[in-house]
Amino acid sequence: MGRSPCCDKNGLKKGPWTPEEDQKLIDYIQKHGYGNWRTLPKNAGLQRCGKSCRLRWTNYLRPDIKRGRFSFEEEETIIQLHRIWAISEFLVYFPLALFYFYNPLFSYIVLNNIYRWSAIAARLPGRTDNEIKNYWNTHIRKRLLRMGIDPVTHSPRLDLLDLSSILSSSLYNQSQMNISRLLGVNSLVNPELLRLATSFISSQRENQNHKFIVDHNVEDNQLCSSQVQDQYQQPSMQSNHNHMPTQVQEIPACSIPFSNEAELMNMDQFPSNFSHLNDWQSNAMPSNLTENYVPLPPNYDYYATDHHHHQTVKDPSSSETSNFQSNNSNQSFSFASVLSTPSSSPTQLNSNSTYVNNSGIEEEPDSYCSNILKFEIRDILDVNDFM
DNA sequence: AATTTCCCCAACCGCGAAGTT
DNA sequence: TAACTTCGCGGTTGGGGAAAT
Repeated sequence: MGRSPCCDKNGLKKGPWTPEEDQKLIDYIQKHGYGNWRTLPKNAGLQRCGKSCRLRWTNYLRPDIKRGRFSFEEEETIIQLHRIWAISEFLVYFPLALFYFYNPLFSYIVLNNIYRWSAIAARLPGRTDNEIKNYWNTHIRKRLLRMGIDPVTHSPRLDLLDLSSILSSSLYNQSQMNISRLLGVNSLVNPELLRLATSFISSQRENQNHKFIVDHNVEDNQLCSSQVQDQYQQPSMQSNHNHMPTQVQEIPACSIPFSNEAELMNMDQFPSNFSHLNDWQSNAMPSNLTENYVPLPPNYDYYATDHHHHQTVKDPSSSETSNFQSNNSNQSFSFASVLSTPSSSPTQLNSNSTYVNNSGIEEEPDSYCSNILKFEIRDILDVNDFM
């Protein structure tokens, strides 16, 4: 079906915002709240697309935006969360990528890597997904590459390995393929993390593999296709996460025979609830989180106006006025919240650590090198619950 | 001091999901 | 159920400042 442009482009201004425009937007949102971005610019007297207004607000004018460089803990959080996603994506796609390396499927895998910046941003109070994405692409990504780590998979870079031998050996004897050993994943990734990532293979496959299988007519290919399709064309009831344990074993030809396969595939060991998330939180995240943590006052001196006027903004989506500085109770660091809540879920971060890189040399100030290989996740965490 | 190159990040774009009629 | 709207997300771009020459 057709899709109308978000706004009439004629006569609408693009490019950098002027202070006057910003003030108009701020004034309007203070009075009327945000929402209905399509009509907002007209009502606010702005010659801007509603989308542009929304982006300007969410990425720059919002009163709870934190500015300045990322702290060590913020960077740690970004890398850790990104790695969780990367590994899970890797575990989902790599077995099939081996079979379809020269197939459009591989392009799909590469092009459709989803980093869920917004989910990461939800864990970093005052940071926007755009800011985190930029920071990743301009700083962290480069550093990982320098370290010989693929920033997409967080595993050793494939182009630095003998990929041809990997492929040939894998195709020669699929049943004996041990991907984790070939890529050294086991040595690089905490086994708990591997287990964790593996646990949401099933739910990921339903949502994503099914899509690309359909899109790329994988039925033309012989390897694995029958098993894969049988699985992915199951009724949508399989989206119920409770069904995941059996699905992993449904595609034997494509399964990953990890050295600890039995453990990896035993999804039952993951609890179905989050009653222990606080326990996990205390291990995986900075320890000084508090239930009543209140984000820092908004660093909003953009026009040196009274902060008082910028802190309370009506959120039309809520029946009552929301306050960006409201207490956030029950802020367990759950993946459910990571994935599903664009709203800020403040996590207080340590700021007293000093980074020393692998060589023992203090890193450049803006270049915290994460201890990315030491991230620990307790097995009480079930990633499926936040999908 | 002038010019070129590099880098960062605010903003834009297209897409898809969800909601509405 | 289809058509359409709205919103939010991730990828990409390009202007401008910093650094290098």
